Amino acid sequence: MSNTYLCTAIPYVNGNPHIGHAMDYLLADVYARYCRERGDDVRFQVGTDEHGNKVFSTAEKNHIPVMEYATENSQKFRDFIEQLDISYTDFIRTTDEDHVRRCQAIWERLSPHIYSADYDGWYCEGCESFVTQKEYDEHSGCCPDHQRPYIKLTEKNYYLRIADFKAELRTNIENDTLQILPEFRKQEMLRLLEDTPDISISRPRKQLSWGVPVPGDDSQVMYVWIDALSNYITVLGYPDQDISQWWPASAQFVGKDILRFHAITWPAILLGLGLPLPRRIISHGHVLADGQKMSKSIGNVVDPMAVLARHGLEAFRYYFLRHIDTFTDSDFTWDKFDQAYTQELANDLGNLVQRLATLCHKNDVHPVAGSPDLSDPNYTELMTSFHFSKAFDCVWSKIQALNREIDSSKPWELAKRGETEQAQQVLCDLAQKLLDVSVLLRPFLPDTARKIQDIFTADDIIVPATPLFPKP
RNA sequence: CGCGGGAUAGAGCAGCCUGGUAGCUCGUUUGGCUCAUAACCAAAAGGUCGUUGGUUCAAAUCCAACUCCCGCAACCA
Repeated sequence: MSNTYLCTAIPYVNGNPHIGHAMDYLLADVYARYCRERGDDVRFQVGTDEHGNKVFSTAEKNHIPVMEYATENSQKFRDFIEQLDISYTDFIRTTDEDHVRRCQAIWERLSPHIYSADYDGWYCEGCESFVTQKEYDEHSGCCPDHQRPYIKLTEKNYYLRIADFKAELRTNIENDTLQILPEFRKQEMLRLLEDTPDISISRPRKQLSWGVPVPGDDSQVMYVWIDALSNYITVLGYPDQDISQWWPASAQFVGKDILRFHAITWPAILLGLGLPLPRRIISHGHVLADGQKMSKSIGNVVDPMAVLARHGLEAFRYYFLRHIDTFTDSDFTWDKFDQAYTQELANDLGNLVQRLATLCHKNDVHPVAGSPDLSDPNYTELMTSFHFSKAFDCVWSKIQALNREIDSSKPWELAKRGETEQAQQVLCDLAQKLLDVSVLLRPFLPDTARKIQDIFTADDIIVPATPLFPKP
């Protein structure tokens, strides 16, 4: 029995749960369930990132105490995770007292690699934020929102000296001590690493009040990096407790948009702390809406709640785990979703369960639940290399093969000819195979797998009154 | 010259690294079956593999140039 620790990115709570968040959770959940199936002890972290100006100002705008607002929104994510039946074990909030205290301890441990410097740039007093030189040029030196010129402002920031870790980090990524999946992202990160400057990790308190105070400097508050990224270890108790039983994480699951922070900033922090790097980071693609990037301005954002409501959780998990490729961008459309439900879940699997249950029932078959055969090398290879959508394909081809096998063995003909024992033997065999498949299905569709087990391991096989995936 | 991905049947994709009869899913057409959610099974039709040139006995596959899409860079996961 081995320990497996899995991490997901913690979403910023100034917004509602998005379909992209669901991808983090689903991928981690599949792997968590697979590892448990295999006998591992699994710890599985999720959580919310709650500090920062956006949360603060939204709360103010709505006249809600900021902590109350953060709690309310954090709860939305927690509910979302529950709705997806994610088998997490730890939920962390960056506003947790323990996290804040541990974060400060981490900062202190990193102090040999931290220095302060002045940051100067163009600043809009209306927005209360800096703009890039490019934005400055585009707007001809004048803020379009506030109609006032940008001013040159200098402020003190603390910086993390990334340069201290570049060489070691490059080696670790190159030799897969820190494995970045998929491979093409690894190459991307190696190139990016070369150009990464030192990172600003604090803001003056007057700029950013809602955050973790920098220890030893009341005028400064931590910017997102150390605060948010360190959650992966503070949730385990670092540095108060020995985390070596769980750390390094077996896998961290992130969207491609935040891979750079997890592949460069986060490992730099770990190296600074003298901690091992996560074994691997899995970067998944984005879900596109009909081939286009989802965007609030285009107005094509697909609400995960609406998807859940359409055909239920199992269909949700099915689509996003099988038809959204684990590593690259893939498309979601309502048509494709409906089609997947009808033709694959209902016709392939639902109907298979229904017809086989009926045949078993009519022929008085009592399958013996033997030990399932999990030794499919293809499936194992795909699961352990994190090609979940392909592993799911592999499971599905077994389901389709069972439908073919029923057709070719024609148990109903055997029954008609009075060859009862023959029919029972064939059906018993088929039912056993379906039970085997259902075990492989568990990480993906836990509820469906359980239903199949319940039906075919019962003393008397009863045909379900409503099929597994009823058609509208 | 910023970095990267892609262009293959009506749609969505695999094959390309390690050249040698072009494959999968859906859709379409036809047939079979009747255990099942009008579900299931089988077969057929359908492609000059983005363009042009090169290497080779042989190129979707290797090389060069070009055209067109898309992502990242730029706090919408």
